[in-house]
Amino acid sequence: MAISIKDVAQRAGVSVATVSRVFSNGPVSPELRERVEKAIAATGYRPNLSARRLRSQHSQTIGLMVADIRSPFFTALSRVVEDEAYRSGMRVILCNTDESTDRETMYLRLMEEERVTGLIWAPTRGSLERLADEDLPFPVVLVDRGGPVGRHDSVVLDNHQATATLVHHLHAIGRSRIVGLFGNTSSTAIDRHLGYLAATASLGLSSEAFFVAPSAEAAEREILKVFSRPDRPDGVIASSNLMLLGVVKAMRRLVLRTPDDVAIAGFDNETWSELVGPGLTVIEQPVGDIGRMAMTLLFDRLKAPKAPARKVMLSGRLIVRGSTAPVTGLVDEPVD
Amino acid sequence: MAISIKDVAQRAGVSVATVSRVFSNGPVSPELRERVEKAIAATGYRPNLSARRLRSQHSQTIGLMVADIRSPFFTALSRVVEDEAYRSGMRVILCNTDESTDRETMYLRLMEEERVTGLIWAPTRGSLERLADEDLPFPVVLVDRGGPVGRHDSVVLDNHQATATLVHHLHAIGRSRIVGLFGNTSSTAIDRHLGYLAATASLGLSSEAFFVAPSAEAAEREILKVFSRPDRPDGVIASSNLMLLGVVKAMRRLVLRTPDDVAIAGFDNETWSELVGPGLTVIEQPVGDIGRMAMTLLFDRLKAPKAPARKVMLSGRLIVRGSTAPVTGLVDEPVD
DNA sequence: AAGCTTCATGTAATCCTTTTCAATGGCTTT
DNA sequence: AAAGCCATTGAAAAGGATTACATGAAGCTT
Repeated sequence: MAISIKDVAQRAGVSVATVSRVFSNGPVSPELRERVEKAIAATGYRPNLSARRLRSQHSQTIGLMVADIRSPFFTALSRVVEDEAYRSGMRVILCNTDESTDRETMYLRLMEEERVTGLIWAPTRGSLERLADEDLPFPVVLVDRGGPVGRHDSVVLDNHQATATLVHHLHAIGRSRIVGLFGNTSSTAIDRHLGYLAATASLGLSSEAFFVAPSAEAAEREILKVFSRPDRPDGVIASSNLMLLGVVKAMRRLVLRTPDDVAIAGFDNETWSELVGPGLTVIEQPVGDIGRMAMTLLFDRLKAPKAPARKVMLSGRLIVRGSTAPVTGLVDEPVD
Repeated sequence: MAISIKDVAQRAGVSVATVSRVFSNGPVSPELRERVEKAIAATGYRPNLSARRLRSQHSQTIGLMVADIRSPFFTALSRVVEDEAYRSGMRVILCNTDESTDRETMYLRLMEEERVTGLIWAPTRGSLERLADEDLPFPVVLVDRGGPVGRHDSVVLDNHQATATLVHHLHAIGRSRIVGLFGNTSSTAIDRHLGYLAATASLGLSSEAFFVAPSAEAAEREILKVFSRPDRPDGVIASSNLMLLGVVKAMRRLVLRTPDDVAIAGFDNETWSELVGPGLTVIEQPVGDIGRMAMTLLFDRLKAPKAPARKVMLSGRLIVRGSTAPVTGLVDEPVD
């Protein structure tokens, strides 16, 4: 049997209430406080968090539900969320949904059973639709994938704007046949597609969009197919980091040069982005800000459960590198 | 007030014990079981995990403590561990220690308070030493960083062997001045250093090792310094993924060609490893196997707490790419 | 000096389950 | 038909903390 608060109380010659108050910085005389602290040190007592949570009805736990922690954006996000959470004395439960609504449903049930204080969630498109009507027994902040401002708070990149920026950039370096490659599971992809359409239209460019599973392999396969046609594009925009890698692989397979034959650009800046090929042009997402803002929205929501839902959009930053350098006959060095 | 097991019992016209038995597949007549299940569905009841844990004394929780989830090896590891855990009805608490022993100590205390079933841990060197004497109130499986087989189970790469493989490979393509770059916080780096020393010695090669913080920036700085000397190495082995990236960056800065001027190789295979420069030669760690083995060791330990500690070593796989292609005057295509 | 407030402390109820133990009722056995 | 057994079921204890409420002492006011 482990040491409980009773043992500490007995040893210090006080009631359990006093021991509890020492932990919660309640009113305790310096003398008793010291006796209790000695007893804690002597016994090696550690409070039982399950008991504490049960009685206090505060789980001090937040859920984080993403498609796959291995996706760089989510990796970075989880790190920020955990830092912020631990800083305010909360724990994080991480769930990988693999873009499956079934798993999302299962994990939502788990979140309920854990009585989480709140949930930070990048939902699939399917769940996002259902969320519009349904209420959950805990506050939710959507990240990365927001949809229209509904009943839940959300914080997302300005995807429309960001994608338009990429299109304009490719246009500025002289590309006119720019295709877009988008994921088929997230609302993010939809927003980026719309931005792509708007920008190509406003520039009077042709547009052609492809939707595939959000993986390097699927992207590579699709691009190989697209580029096997006679009328080759001269620019590609990929809607995620992994898909961008797929595009690069396809270019290698096709022995096409970047940026001379095809300029390519995408999303998310990573340590290795400047080292792949001639350096990859990307929109950098402010992951740190996104994560912190999500936590802020969540805490605000806890304070004011009835306040209207907020949708926060953050802007991305274009980082131009060799993969979209103007063609000069010479492969440029990467640019920061 | 949320719905509790009492409400369900009342609605189904049974005792709370019966409801509990329905959840734990205890002996309940089909008739009552159905009534209870109807009541559960009607009320939307979800068991309270804190209460369950408190009473049953099983937290069904395992801790995972790593330096930084953003480090690719740990990202992959965490994904495997979580999958395995959820599969057997457990949940995971993830902690980032940032290589700080203070944070490790803090999180260890948290693990105690959570009454974790077990801990999977990549400890810093400092903690590893302390672990040799100290016991913890829950079983621990060390991953990635094991030290000598002590009182705790561990599963690690055969780092000695793996590094020797890299040295022999560089030697085979004609390199003789091979320097090693190692992290200064983990035992892994020590093992790799020893493998490096043994291999260079057995081949009659000179050896020179550098120890830096395990980051791309520190690695880049150190390499710039090393290569500013007159007698330039012709091969570099980096002890981690991030450090390998630092080496690549340094090469770019120095305008040295890979592999013509300097051959480079390192650890961990990632999606982008084949796309950086001419493709990076690496030792691929069997992350999946490592994670699953860690879980197996943990579950075995729970069944047999007194059994002697086990140290499992898994072998890495050499993946040769352009960064160590034999010099032919031509930059090779990446090879799988 | 009586009465009131304030503060530290203890007692006991409470949070929600699981689990032990006793009771019930239907069968089988002799 | 009495005894014994098995399978279900319910009542109540237990798990370890927090917290509402009661208590008592000390300090202050008038």
